[in-house]
Amino acid sequence: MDDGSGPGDPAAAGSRSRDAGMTDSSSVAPAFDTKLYADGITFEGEDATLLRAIDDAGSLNAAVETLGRSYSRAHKRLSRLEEAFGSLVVSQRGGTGGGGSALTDRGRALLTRFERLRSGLSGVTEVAETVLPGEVIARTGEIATVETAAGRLRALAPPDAPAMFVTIRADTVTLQDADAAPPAAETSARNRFHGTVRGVEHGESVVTVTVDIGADRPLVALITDRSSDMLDLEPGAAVVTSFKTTATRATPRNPRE
Amino acid sequence: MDDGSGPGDPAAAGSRSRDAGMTDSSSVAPAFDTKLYADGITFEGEDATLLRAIDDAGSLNAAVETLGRSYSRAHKRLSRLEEAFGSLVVSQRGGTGGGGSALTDRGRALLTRFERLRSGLSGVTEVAETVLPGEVIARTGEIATVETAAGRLRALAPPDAPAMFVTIRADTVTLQDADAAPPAAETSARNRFHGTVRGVEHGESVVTVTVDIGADRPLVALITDRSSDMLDLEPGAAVVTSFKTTATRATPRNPRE
DNA sequence: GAGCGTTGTTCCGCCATAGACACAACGGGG
DNA sequence: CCCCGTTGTGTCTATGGCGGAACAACGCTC
Repeated sequence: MDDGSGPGDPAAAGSRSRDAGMTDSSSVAPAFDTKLYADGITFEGEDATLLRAIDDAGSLNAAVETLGRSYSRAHKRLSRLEEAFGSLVVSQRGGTGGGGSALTDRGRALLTRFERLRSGLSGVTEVAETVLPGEVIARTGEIATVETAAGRLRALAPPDAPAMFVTIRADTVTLQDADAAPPAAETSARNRFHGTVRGVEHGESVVTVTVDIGADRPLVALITDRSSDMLDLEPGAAVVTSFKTTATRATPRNPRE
Repeated sequence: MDDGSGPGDPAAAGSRSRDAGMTDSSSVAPAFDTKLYADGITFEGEDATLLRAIDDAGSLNAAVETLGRSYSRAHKRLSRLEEAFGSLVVSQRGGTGGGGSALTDRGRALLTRFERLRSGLSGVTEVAETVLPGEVIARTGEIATVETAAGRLRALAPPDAPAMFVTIRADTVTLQDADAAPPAAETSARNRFHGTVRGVEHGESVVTVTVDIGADRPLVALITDRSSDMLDLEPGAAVVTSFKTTATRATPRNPRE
C-alpha cells in the first residue's frame, strides 16, 4: 500500500494539474512505501493498518470486517509475519464474546517503529529542498567537494561521477546573523554561504525562508518562527547560511542537465 | 521492486541473524520503495531499471532481454508511463540494426530525479539516529516541546499524543567546542545540550561520535573527520551538541514503552 | 448442556498480472 | 529485391494472490 504521502491520498503531496503531464514537469510528486524487513519478508503499510485495526477492534474478525479484507488471507499473513518478527498478537479462542485478539508489546513496538520510520521518510518528500548543479573538483572517501554557482561545498557523494546535483534539505539549513557570524573554526566545519533574504513565508509555527546565495536558484531554509523573530528576517536582510556536509547529498546528473 | 537498501539485496541493510527473529529485536531492518507519482500511476524501481537498461542497450528488445522480462509487458508499461510523465523514449522502427530506442531528455531527467529521491530516502535508513522517549509539555502549532531525560527540546510533532519518541538523525547534530560555545541567541534557536564524548568511531572520511547528554542512551552525531580533527574529539571531552527543531521529529509512542 | 462468536485451517474459484507467442509494419543494408 | 532486427499490437495461457465458503475447536455465558 502506498503511504508515501502521509495519511491518505498519495496525490495530496503535490498540487498537480490533472490535464497535462506532458509539459508540466512539476506535476510529478515524490512518494514512497515504508517497509520493515526481517528474515525474508517485509512488514508493509497494509500490515500496519491490519495491526492497528486489530488493536482497535479487539479481534481479527472484526478487523478484517472493517478493512474489507478476507479473514483467511489476513490470518495467513499474520502467521508469516510472526515467523519473522516474533509474536505480534495474542489470540484467545472461545471465552467471552467468543474470544479475540490483541497486540503484544512486540506488535505494538513494531507498529510505532514503523510509524517512526514513516515519519522520517516523509520528511524527505515533504520538506522543501534546493538542488544545485555542480562539478566534483575533489574527493576524499565518500565526501566530495563540489563547485557550484554559489561556491564550493562539500557533500556525501557516490563515486565516479564528475557532474552532480547537490540537494540541500531546507530543514538542515541554519541561518545566522550576518554581523555576529562566529568564525567557522570553532564549530564543526560546515558549508557556509553569505546571502540576502529573498522571501519569508510563514507557516503555522514554522517559516520558510528563501535566500539568494548567488546561484540561479535560491537556497531554501526551514526554521521556527521563534528563530525567525530573533533574527528579524525580512526581504533584503543579509544572513549567513550554513549546513553540515554529512547532511547534504550529491547524486549523479547528466552533464547537460 | 524493493530498493530500500540501496542497490541490490534488501537484506544488506542490517546485519541480521538468520536463526531467530523471535528474540532479536534489532534484526528488523528499515527499508523503503522509491516512487514518483504522476496523474494516476507511479514510476517505481522496476521502471527505473527498465529505463536504465534501454539507455544501456539502445533498444527495448535488448533491454528486456538482459532483464529477463517480456517485451509486450514492458512496452505496455512504457506506454502507460508516457501517458502520465510525457515522452520518455524515442523509438525508430526499421533502419540500421532494425531500429532502436533511446531515452529522451525528459526520460533521463526522470531517472535522475528518481535517483535523487532514492538517495534522500536512503539517508533515513542508513544514517544512525538516537531516539529519546519523552512527554509533550507544550505545543504551538506543529512544534511541541518535549521533556526528555536529557532535558527539554523542541521538535516537529503530530497532534494529540502526550507520549512521544523524539528521533534525532545523526547527520543533523552539530558539535561545538564547549569552551567557545557561542550564545544561543545569535543563531537560529536550536536544541542545545552539553555532553561528554563517549566514543569516536572513524569511517572512511566521516566520524560517528557518541555523546552522553544525560539520557540513558547517548546522542549520536555524524561529522566529517575534518571537523573531528578541529574539535579534537576524544572520549571524555566536553562538547556542546545542537540540532535544529525543524530537523527533529517526534512520533507517538505507547506510554509504557 | 446448548448457544454463540471467535480462532484456526482447508479448499475452491476468480481475477489481475505477466510471460509467451504470433504477426504486421518499417527501413536501411547487402 | 530480399533479409534482418526492431517496433507496435493483439491474443493466449499460466501463475500467484486474494476472497469466499466451509468446518472443526474452543471456552465463556446463559
